[in-house]
Amino acid sequence: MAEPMYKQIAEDLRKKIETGELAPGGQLPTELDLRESYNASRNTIRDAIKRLISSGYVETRPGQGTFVLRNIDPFVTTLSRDKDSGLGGGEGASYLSEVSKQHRTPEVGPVRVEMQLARPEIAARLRVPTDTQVVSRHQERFIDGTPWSLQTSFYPMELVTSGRATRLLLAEDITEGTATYLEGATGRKQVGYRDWITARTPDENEQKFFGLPHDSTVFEIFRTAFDQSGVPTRVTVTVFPADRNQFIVNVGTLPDPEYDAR
Amino acid sequence: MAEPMYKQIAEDLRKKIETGELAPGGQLPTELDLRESYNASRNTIRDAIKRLISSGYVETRPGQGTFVLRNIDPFVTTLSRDKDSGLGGGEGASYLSEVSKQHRTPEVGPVRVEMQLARPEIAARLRVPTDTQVVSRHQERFIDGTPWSLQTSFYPMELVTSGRATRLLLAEDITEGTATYLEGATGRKQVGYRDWITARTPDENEQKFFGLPHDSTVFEIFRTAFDQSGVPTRVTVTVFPADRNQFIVNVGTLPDPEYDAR
DNA sequence: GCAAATTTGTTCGTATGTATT
DNA sequence: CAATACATACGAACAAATTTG
Repeated sequence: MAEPMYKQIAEDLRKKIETGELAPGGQLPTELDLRESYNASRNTIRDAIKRLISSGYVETRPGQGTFVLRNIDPFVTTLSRDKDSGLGGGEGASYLSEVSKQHRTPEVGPVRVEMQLARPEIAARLRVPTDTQVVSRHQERFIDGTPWSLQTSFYPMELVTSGRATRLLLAEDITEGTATYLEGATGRKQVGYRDWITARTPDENEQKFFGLPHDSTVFEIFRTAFDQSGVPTRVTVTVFPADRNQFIVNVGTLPDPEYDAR
Repeated sequence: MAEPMYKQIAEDLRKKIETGELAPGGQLPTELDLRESYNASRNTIRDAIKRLISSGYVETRPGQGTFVLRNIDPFVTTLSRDKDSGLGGGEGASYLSEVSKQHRTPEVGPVRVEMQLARPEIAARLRVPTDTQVVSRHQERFIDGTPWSLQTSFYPMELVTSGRATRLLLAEDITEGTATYLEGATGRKQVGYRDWITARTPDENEQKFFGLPHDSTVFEIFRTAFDQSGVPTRVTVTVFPADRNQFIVNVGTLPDPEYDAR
């Protein structure tokens, strides 16, 4: 026996899921049933199920059972457009209309405004010293009622201390978009941005908000926006669960943005 | 006790790793030692270590012990440039020079050329029927000796059956870049591309090649390149382990591409 | 609304196998 | 070959969450 028993059992169950013998949303036999089917101990069955969980096939609900995960229809965020250089996809203001275009229902939570000390990742991108005070605007975002992303934008404090962009301090949406608002209020026009895409495991807050297991994966995207002088005006950090989000980057001249096969 | 013991032990060990009390590359006490330190059974200790493994903090080596993972210096791939619309980052030909720019040593394996039946994901992007024959060019790529990515490009068969781009069939590098070669050989100029970014768990091949645990994460990026008529000339699928790869997308006008803080 | 039954979660003990030194 | 350390597997008991009667 090359492969240990728990891997064989996991593989067998995986096949039954792939072939549809165990349908999405359906329930697996209980641990005690599987224990008899496979002639193994309950712990071995549990090891097999743990494998299926971390591979993203099933979930267990205490007191209920083990269930095949439904295939989530992923949401696709476009990080770059070719036409409108300037503002891009996935951001606060454009979020609502962009999601609607994909025939899905977006919602956003209230904006939470805080003064914070910039941690190194943020400070370096905003080109301010670490632990400088910055304005933080945080928002939860949902699609069709499902938690979809967490977004936090950081702005240099001088934007508000100078008295020019004080609406950043109000805990309310800036419906025309912060890029547009900042251009009118400060004359600093957003002419470009750079996205830095990473993946990591979710922290405790993110696990709770998204309902993710501790060993799942989230995308973390740092967007640094620059004004016409090449000075960063803003850093936006957005966290997306990897199981329900995908991204598109368009470069050069392209045919119409058909959302074709996945 | 709200939290179960194995989570508390994992959390305690995690803190010791975060504070540097357990240094990167260093060895944890053996399971039997930890069993005494924490007054728990060996199974409970193992549950705690499993948590640390799936959170990416440690690895176990049978017969040796449990070790704190060294922080990998991630490689950053730029998916879009503002200047040169056309060819972009992370691709076959430009790979070697691009990696060298980051003061790291790139290597590539031999090109493996195959005729394949296009699976649906590929066929839809190339706009050919599923199971149509396509040319597949596959290559392994390394940085500083570490397996870094697996890349497979798919080309419509007509490019070679028409006798115009027969070098695609040769199992050798096309040093000037396939985009340049195809333009000369067929007159089809690459004027843009679209990247589709997803994350998933690695398959068995990928686990073996990259040395990844079965529950880790890889990025999978589908790049569809288009010619001046808006027709796809190529689909390139690249798989990157998420623990050692990050991506940048540039949009609009930007200051010099300083590779600043992470 | 409560008690019982069901199902998964945690913890222990033990034995044996496999990889490395 | 022996010692060490992790991997697999079994059995058992009790806890916690949920559903059922």
